[in-house]
Amino acid sequence: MSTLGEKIRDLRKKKGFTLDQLAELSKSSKSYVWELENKDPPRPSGEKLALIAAALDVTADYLLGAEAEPGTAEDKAFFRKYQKMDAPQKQQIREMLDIINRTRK
Amino acid sequence: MSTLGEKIRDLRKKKGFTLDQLAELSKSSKSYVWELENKDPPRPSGEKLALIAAALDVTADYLLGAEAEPGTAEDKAFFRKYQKMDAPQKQQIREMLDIINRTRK
DNA sequence: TGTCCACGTTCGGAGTAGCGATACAAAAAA
DNA sequence: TTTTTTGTATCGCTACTCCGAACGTGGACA
Repeated sequence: MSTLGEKIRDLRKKKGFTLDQLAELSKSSKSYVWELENKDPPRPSGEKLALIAAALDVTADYLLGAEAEPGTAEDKAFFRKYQKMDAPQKQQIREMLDIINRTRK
Repeated sequence: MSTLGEKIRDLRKKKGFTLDQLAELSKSSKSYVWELENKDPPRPSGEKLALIAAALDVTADYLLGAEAEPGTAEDKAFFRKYQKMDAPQKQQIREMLDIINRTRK
């Protein structure tokens, strides 16, 4: 079980973000993002946590350790993004999924 | 779209908790729980948020407004289909969604 | 070798999260 | 009625969030 700081760093590296980039995406300062990754224990506000989770495409619940698998968090984050799309784009995605399933079947 | 305070109060009432009870369940003080429900705007830490979400049987993401209310049947059906796919196909779909969002932006 | 420079690290400080104490009004229970 | 439980509201305090602005440091070019 990894800490919040480790989760943030791992996800940031995986996405190839620098501290500055993640700071900008999450409307934080570079120094603060660094503190979250390195200081013990990091205790960000719910707001910051939500922004960082969104920037890293995971749920706040995953960062908080309230969620089991990274795969599950990834799926939920995907679904969240999907839900925010407009209806026509949603349908596009749905059709693409059907196509993939058809060729795979 | 309701505020964090309204969500907490509604969920608390629905479960029949008093302020003191929710405070105890979420390891907070009664005065602070009241502030979360009534002060504008409440800015709880991620920790507190997770504890309160757990006490109220919801996700922190829901309280943060990052998780939508029970969506349409169409969306849920789509998500169920998606979850049944294998990892590589899931990633394909995720990448396609990113592409659509990127070109729309 | 040198000097950029992108990136990570560190620090001081303003503002605030969160608590315990306290007080009082409504409501409910007795 | 009186008593007890809930909700509302404020105060002072400590510890921490979060920022800006420095400072260090390795690597990429000549």
